[in-house]
Amino acid sequence: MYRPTEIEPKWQQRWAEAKVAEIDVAAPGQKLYMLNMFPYPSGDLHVGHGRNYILGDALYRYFRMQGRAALNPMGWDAFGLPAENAAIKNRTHPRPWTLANIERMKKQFARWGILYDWSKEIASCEPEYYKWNQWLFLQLYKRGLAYRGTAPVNWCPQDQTVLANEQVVDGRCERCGALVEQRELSQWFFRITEYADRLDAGLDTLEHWPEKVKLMQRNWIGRSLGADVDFQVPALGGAIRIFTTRPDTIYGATFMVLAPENPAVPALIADREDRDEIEQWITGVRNQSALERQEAGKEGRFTGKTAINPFTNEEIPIWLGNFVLPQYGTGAIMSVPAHDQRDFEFAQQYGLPIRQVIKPVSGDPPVGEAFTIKDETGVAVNSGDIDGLPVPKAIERIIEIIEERGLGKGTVRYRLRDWLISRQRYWGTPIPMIYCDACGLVPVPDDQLPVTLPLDVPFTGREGNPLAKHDAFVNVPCPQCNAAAKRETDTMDTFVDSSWYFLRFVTPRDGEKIFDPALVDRWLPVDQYIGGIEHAILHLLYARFITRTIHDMGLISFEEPFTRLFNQGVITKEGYKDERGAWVSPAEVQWKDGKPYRGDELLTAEVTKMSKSRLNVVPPDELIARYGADTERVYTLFIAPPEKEAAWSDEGVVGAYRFLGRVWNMGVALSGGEAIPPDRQAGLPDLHQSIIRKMHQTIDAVTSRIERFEFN
RNA sequence: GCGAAAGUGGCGGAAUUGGCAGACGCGCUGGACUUAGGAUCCAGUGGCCCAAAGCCGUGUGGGUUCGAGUCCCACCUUUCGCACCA
Repeated sequence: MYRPTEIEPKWQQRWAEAKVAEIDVAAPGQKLYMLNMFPYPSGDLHVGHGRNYILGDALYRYFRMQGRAALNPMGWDAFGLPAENAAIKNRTHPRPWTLANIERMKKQFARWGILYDWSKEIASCEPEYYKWNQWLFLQLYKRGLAYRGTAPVNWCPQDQTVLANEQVVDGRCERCGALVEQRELSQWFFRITEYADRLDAGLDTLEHWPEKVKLMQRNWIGRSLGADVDFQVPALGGAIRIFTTRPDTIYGATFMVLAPENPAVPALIADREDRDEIEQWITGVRNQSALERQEAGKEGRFTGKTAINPFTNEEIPIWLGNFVLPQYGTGAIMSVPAHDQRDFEFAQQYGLPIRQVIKPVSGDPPVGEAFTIKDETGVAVNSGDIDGLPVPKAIERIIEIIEERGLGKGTVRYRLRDWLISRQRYWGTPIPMIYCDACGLVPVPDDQLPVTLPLDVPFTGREGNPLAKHDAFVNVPCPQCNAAAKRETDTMDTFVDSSWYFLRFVTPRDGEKIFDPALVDRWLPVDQYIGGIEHAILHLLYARFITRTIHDMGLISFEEPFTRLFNQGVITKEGYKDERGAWVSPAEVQWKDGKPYRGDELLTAEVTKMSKSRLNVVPPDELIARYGADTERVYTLFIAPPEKEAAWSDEGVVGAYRFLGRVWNMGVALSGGEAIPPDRQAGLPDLHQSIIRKMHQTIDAVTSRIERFEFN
């Protein structure tokens, strides 16, 4: 009889006592580094989380069976908002809540039978770890890659903090769903835009990354080739510079549009009679969220001024438009309404001229709308020197002319913006800077690191960062002049913590330096990284960026941290929503006529990602107590191809248990054991020979298949 | 709107290079064992047909091929990503 609940604890205990997964990184041998994305210690893990770790463990054990020792560490992404919110709710402190969760989750990993090298464990909330966040920040500051700047930033009114662009989804806070506001604030940034070209080019070297992730990063970086062109503005006695990806259409530029935020605007409208009205309109647009701004449709105001199109020499009107983004390009565009949908809508709205300058090679252009042709199927018309050239050639030629005539130059622009890393929250790494009235911004000297997060802080949930009210933390002498000064009270985005942790795992206890460069160069890059697709942009882009900055400090020789990336699919399960759209616990659901009800209220069933908030999680504990961890592991590996989404089924779990029971019985039978009743044992020896031969053949076939198609 | 991926039994899903469609598991049906079992074992299970023979069958419609789930064209549906980025 197969009794996993007796077998498994015995072996799990032996693995733990023998520390089977611990390795000496200094010992000679072939290196292999496997890594699962380290989790946020939120408390209980469910079977959906389990897939990530079970897949990683299956691969790790596969390598072990081939005799390859792998570095396979685990740690905790332990700073962050949920701990702080839990502390406010429970009137406690984020630290004990976090540490208790870590203990709980470690036990769950052990019970899953997952082997990690716990001697390498790190937790980002410990000073011995976040000290190096601060050191890294100061290194970036010295190199001009960390800076304090004023910019329109995303403010989440619910979480009372600013957010990175990457953390805003559909105009809402990625975490809490509140509508994000634009605020002009002075904040700390990392200059990731400095690395935009290298981050984009590096994607081509990542042969073993999913195409989907590379594409998402490429779109996020948003590399565009085009040209900067100066348009003279007589009223200003100077020029306004525009950026365009289609300089070949410049003969069709019949007006110019500036973002309301463009710095040239005040001078342009200074003498206007309707200046007050325009300024009011500008203020209105600026106060809108990105979402509201877009939903408002195309709106604009005429400045009353004109610019000279340098190719047609016509005077074209300069407008302000709510659809021109201040942060992209130069915050000014030349409008070609014949060939750009947005420009076309604007021209229609305000009765501005439309001039066709591209002709399809075959067929007629559509009437009553803009049409865009980017390839050889279009040729330039009404375009002077470039008439008759196919579009790609026309772009090349017109850039040459622009440069010859000193009107501007061919340029590359990126959509990517600098990474906003300050957060007005407590449970994070303190930013190691000091404000001195005399000396200005002063970095904390390296020998005073870490700037320790004070623990004697009350959590009331009232407005503001509790750190700012902690006098002993805030009031410090200036490291340069010793006068009374104040500490920065912002903390770092937790994505800073996770942007280099994979380097720390090699030498996690080093108190002298961030890591041992020789050993890191030997073990990194990570050979196999496993985690969810939700980090396709955020974590993976930041990690690639920070790795490059550390490379440029001369500490490591590689630029890409993860050679091979795998995104496991999510586990889904049915969840139930009431009429207001709130999730209902399955315990409250009653079934009538095959439909889910809560009392008389009809509920809607929906198969969605397994998560605590949707109340559709399956905790592993009970399942393991009944069927064993191997049952969950086999079922999880068997449910669907690992990269695909998979629906959890409680019946399917029983099937995996039966399957393992049959394997067990076969093993016992082959060893002449007790699983076969005595009255059926006649003739067994002969049967054994044929079964054993057949099994060896089958095992060989299955093993080679698994190696070739499943693991490799 | 732009980009990407995917549509195969009652269900999850196999089918590696164009070569027996539906592996394996769940569920279901029948049987064995005999009531300690959400147990175990055996057989069956795409549809039409009492059965056999046969015919039909991988979202829809065309095409290439001796041969198509797989390749080509058009369309439909779903999911995901980006979204005023000039």
